[in-house]
Amino acid sequence: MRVTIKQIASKLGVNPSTVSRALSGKSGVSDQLREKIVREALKMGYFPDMTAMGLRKGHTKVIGVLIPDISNPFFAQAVRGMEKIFYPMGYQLILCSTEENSEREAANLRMLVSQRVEGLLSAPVDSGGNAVIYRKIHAEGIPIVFFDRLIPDLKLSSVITDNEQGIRDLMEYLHRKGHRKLGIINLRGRSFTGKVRLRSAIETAEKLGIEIRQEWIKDGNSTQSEAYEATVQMLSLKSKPTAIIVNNNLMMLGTMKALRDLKINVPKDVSLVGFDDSYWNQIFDPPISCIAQDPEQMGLIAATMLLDAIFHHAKPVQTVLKAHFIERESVSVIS
Amino acid sequence: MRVTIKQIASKLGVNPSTVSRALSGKSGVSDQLREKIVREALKMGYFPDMTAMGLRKGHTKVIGVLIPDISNPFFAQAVRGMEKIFYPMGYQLILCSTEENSEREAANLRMLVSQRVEGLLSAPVDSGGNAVIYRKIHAEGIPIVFFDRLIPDLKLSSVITDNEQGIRDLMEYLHRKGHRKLGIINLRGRSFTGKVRLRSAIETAEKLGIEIRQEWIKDGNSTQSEAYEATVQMLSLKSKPTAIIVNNNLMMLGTMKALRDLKINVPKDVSLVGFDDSYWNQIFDPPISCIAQDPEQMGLIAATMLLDAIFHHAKPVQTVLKAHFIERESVSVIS
DNA sequence: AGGGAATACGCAAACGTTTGCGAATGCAGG
DNA sequence: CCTGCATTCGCAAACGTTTGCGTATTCCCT
Repeated sequence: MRVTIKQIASKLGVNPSTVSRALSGKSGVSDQLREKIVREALKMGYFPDMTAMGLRKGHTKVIGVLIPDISNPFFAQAVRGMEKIFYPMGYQLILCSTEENSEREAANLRMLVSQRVEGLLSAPVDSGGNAVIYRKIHAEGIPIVFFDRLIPDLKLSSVITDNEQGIRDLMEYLHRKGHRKLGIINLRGRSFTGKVRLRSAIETAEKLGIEIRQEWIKDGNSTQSEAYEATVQMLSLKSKPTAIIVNNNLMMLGTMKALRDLKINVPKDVSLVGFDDSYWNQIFDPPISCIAQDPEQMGLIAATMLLDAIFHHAKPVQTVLKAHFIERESVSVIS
Repeated sequence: MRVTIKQIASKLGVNPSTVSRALSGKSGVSDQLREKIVREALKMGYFPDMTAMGLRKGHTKVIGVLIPDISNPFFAQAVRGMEKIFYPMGYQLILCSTEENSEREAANLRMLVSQRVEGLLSAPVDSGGNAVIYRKIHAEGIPIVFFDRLIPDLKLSSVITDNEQGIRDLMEYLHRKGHRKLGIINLRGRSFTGKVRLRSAIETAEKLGIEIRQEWIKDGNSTQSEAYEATVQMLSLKSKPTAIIVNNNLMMLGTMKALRDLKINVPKDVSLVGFDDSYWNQIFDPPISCIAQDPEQMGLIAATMLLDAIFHHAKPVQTVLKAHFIERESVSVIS
């Protein structure tokens, strides 16, 4: 059925080992014979068998990638950055979408080590949950790089954006514009980014003298619909904040839709800023001021770090990326 | 280093074959011994080696997925649909982003068969280019399902949307609203969808008596920037169309941005419709009328078909999905 | 021409599984 | 008690590669 090295060898009357050496460019075979072998392999339509190679050599040329949600452009673009690094190196990416589900993440992890991945790129769903599995995998000698999110307990490699700084920039901007009452639409659950951004906001509010009432803090999963609900609830309160910060790109869609349906004008009736700058922020009416991350760059860096760990057994490194603020037209001035 | 079946066997003083049978739930091992083996495997932290299994058994539990651009939510959502089918079955997805590049597609294909994928899900970049490779892979016994795009020469399985009908719905709607001069922003190159949608538009224009001047047909790759340029060019002509149809979701972003920068009001100055309904169409101001596809559903169906081909050696099937028109507020009435 | 080194190739084991087959044991029926 | 069958387990080969080692051939140098 499938053409193997043995078949090529017997067809040419040589030993499989010679064919292997010829095809893999190793020395120890005459140029003349090598050429004949290569030609025959081409003619017979030989495809090397990576599973056999992996078994024998111990590396599979496969990298495992774990993301919470592939339909979120943020993660999709991160994967794109990884592809940019790994494709030229002949590596393949096994992509697993954990759907923000810890057990599913665990199952995926087990599968990936079963597939003998050479390394792992992961945005863990939970900032604590699967620590034991990650630790065990790392102990097995499989390098791991976290991106966007991490598990604080584990001192593994990671590349994340400076969430604290991002939130601070956002809030200082709002403060300068005169806003003192802030609402937050946040990512629910125990995800790293959700927790860190909320905590930073509360701390910064303290420092700047901005009020964040408990009822102004709403959360939801990373979808339009729950953000829509959260926004409606927040803006149906008797006393409302003057500005809202939306901590997730997809949730911004739901918030925008809610504001439109409620006929609430941005920025006249309420000001709006977001964390993360996906495709749509700049096209909205009005364009949304926000903290921009560069997910592709993040993926690229994570991939580079992983390669370093695979090839040079580099020690774990924690990288923090600067986020930069983009001013658009979604914030009003309060005097 | 890595714990194997042999290690478990020697630790328990039994034969590897017995361990294998015990762990894989095969009969021929006493309940008592089986339990002891399972417990020991758990304790030692055994992970089955899929590469070895694949080598011996001939199937790897891995599916290859080829998409032109992962950062396009359309394809990302399609992959999500596939995940929904394959995850419960214990299959892993190797994802390759071809970046609309034929040679890269070919390289990825070779890699995937080297990885011994059990099946292939592909949205080919070119409606002709790599036909020979696909044919060869299919001849090797690896089932293939095309989605979103296909290669007409190959009578393989496929699931696409009814592009002709979609374009027709769009144009009949515009025609009813009184529009007789139409511009088109199209996907450049030899991609299936780009070609089919353009051809359908021209044919339909003929039938309905709608004018599409050559200079009103602009194209670009699937990005904001080129669509921006195309839009600017089209609308700087002395005689402009009254309506524009944008045949790609990402290009819609560029067109919207251009229209805003040019201070051209939609739908007062020009009407706008799109093919495909990504996150943003309904949030724009005004919300964009368009033909909606369901990429997740498409991926789901493609995956199901592939499973059918893998398990039941199903014959190739061509599936065509209906697209449905969503009326919003981006088209004016011309009397 | 003879000696030594370099080159070219074959042999066989190994990677971690699975599986057909055979052997040993247990048990029931006659 | 013996036969026959079912159960439980071990043995070894196989999947497609790679690679250390051994051997035969060639080549160069003196």
